Amino acid sequence: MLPSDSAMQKFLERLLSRSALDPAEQQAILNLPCNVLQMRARRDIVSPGETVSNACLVAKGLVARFDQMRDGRRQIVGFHIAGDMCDLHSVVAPTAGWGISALSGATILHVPHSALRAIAVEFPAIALAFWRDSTVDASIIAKWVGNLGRQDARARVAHVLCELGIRMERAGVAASRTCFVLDATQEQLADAVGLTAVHVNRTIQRLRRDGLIESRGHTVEVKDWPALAQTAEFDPAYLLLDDNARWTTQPSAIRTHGSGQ
Amino acid sequence: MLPSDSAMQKFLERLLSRSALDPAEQQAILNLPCNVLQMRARRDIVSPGETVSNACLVAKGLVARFDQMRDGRRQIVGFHIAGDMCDLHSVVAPTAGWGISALSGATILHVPHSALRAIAVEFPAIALAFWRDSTVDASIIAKWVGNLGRQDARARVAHVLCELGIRMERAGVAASRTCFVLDATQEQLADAVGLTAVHVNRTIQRLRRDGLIESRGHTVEVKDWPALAQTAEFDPAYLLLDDNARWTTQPSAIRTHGSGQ
DNA sequence: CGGCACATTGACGTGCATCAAACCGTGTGG
DNA sequence: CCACACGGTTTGATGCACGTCAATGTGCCG
Repeated sequence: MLPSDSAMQKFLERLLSRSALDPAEQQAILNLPCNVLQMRARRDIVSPGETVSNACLVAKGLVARFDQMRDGRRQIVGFHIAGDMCDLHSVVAPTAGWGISALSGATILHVPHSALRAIAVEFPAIALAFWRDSTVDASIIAKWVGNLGRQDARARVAHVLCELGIRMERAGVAASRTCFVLDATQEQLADAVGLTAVHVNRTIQRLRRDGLIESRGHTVEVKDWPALAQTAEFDPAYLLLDDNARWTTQPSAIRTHGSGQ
Repeated sequence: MLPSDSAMQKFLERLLSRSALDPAEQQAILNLPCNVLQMRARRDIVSPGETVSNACLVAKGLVARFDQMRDGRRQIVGFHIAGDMCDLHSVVAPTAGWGISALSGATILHVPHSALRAIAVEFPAIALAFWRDSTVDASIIAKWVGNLGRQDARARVAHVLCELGIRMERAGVAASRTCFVLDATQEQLADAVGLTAVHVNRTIQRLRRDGLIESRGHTVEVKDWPALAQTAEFDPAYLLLDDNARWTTQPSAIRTHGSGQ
């Protein structure tokens, strides 16, 4: 199996974890054309403001979407791991202000917008699956707004660790949420949580001293998940990974509770 | 014309400003069923964590999506004005962690998910238009992350003012970006920019003293737009309102530049 | 062994939070 | 027509979380 096939398979699994697709639809995903791209650490994959005609599927490594200020300072807006199509939304919005950067060495698959759009038009279920997948990313970003706006340094760092633990476990990138490789420098982490590298350092040390985590090199080990989740006010609902909420194109039969109507 | 018709018309116009739809598709939007709902100021339209089966179209008033912390403190994640379907994404993600609240008195149309999903499945162009519309909201939220993480109080407040000015002008809610009604208290504004009401107050006073804005009651008048945009580092690109970027379902003929392939 | 990127530590400054009081406009009831 | 209450704005005093700057430590790689 080619590495590109395996990555597309992971992307399909990510979609299937939230949307039901029939065999033909699944095959359409797997048949997507792509170019493999090797990125060194700290290289920008997409520059801020660029108009792109491909989406980027992460096959390996840690990738971040970021916003850049006039003075060059960066704010990371989201992390992406293997199996994430990190700018799937670029299919419907190819010119945006953000950039995408490889934090670690990374393997990227470029998938043409035209191909993605073609299968979205041909298969309504795929269009909804893409929309839903984009919505998950948006939900994560929304949670980050709350994290940045209303939480202190300790909670912010804890929250990012919880999120990445869960997501890596889910994607099969890490064995468990309590032990994973976080291939980012403290400066990059600082760019994600809206702090300085110095303060992130002190915050991590405090989490270590309090027995919540340990870390050697880039490996993070969560020693006390409940406590970490507690200080982060972490509730995984926003990641939309509840298997019971998996959807077909006509979900009215599945869940009909709620307030309205 | 019923008020509900006029609101649906505004929603259609918002979609059309970014996506081309043929007459049948436009009619499908206008035929969407809905219930009118009057909300008093400070009432929650959707509670955090609720599962909904209707999307909320804002017909009048100012509405906010928010995240809530354990201690009850809130972080507003986005503002919505007339013509915005403020939780269109709920069609593909009906259970989410956030809530929606009316900041001012507001008129809301409840549109059943089932109806929205039905026309998205029937008309691929509508599915893409919905996805694109959601992406605009996501892009705004992403910009807020940068705003909260890397800008000081002055820039944050200025940025929100610029954004709302442009959006209200665009939606026909305000005559111009430099003069609009912002029906929110300073405390609500504080919840949006991640500050306290006291500090927002002092920040606004500074913007006034520096001659960037004036405000009487809830009316904001921008006296020096370039200066305000400058301090906010405001670049409207993220709002995706460039008319040249308006899209059909098969846009390959329209723009094919960019980096990839 | 030297160089380099990153982690760590310390001293000091500041932007914003916090708390508390006064002020102001508006609606309400006597 | 005044007394009052109430939500919102404004002001001041004080404290702390985090930023800034600068030095030192540490592991990795050539």
